[in-house]
Amino acid sequence: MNLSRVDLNLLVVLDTICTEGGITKAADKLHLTQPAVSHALARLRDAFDDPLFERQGQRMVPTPLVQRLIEPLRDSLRSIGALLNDTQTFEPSTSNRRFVIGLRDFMESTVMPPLMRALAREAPGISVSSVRANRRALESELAAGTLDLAIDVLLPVADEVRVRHISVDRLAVVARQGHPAVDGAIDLEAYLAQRHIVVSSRRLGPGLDDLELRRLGLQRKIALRCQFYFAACRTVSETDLLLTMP
DNA sequence: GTTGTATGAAGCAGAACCAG
DNA sequence: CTGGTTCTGCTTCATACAAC
Repeated sequence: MNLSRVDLNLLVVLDTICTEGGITKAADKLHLTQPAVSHALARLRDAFDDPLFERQGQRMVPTPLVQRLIEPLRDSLRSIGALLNDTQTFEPSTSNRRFVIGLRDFMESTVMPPLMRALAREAPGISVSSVRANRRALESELAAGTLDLAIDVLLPVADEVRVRHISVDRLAVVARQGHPAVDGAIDLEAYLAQRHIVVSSRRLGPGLDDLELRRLGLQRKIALRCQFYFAACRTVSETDLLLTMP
């Protein structure tokens, strides 16, 4: 195949069809019309002399050739993207960019004050939007560019996501003043005997502390699942429930 | 019937090429 | 440099076909 005869944009189309699993969804993603992507696929088929995708029900299933090529192709596209990004210099002092940062509510009050102080000093034109991060969508949001940055506990993520360890946080057990089971300190047995509040944006599933307890073969009783630490702390102050929080 | 893909026709815009 | 031609890729619109 003569590279000079191939429109490299078609490779982006190939990658998008493979990712989205269909022509119409790929067209939406690429801001093109369905026939435009279908025509692009026809050109790709001609260039590769292979059907590339075959229809199975509502999905376009990649042929063995695409399955073999797709990862090296994605690596190449990432390399080209990184190369192009390297040519665009970022100057914080003059930039007017808006950064979207995904983080949990309790981190907002910890992260934002020093961040905004630093920005006022070194990058006065930059603005920040802090949004609630959905852990399940974190990778896809970072990939799509709807999030520039996410701050969260260390999660297993794909190689495409750049991870930097920024700090270690300790967990604290919070109880109301005069709680009958807590006298300054609490041991594991007493901790497990109490009922707890878990703070999570998800409707179901264990919290990180529950996962850690499970790893030790232990389990605690959850009396309340709520969305925000502020509400959890208010509830703790008026009940005998315990809250484990950063 | 609905949804999704494939294809063709007609037309538009931009780039490349070439002759004058 | 300019204007005409050609090519490429896009669009919309229409339609056929396949799968569910």
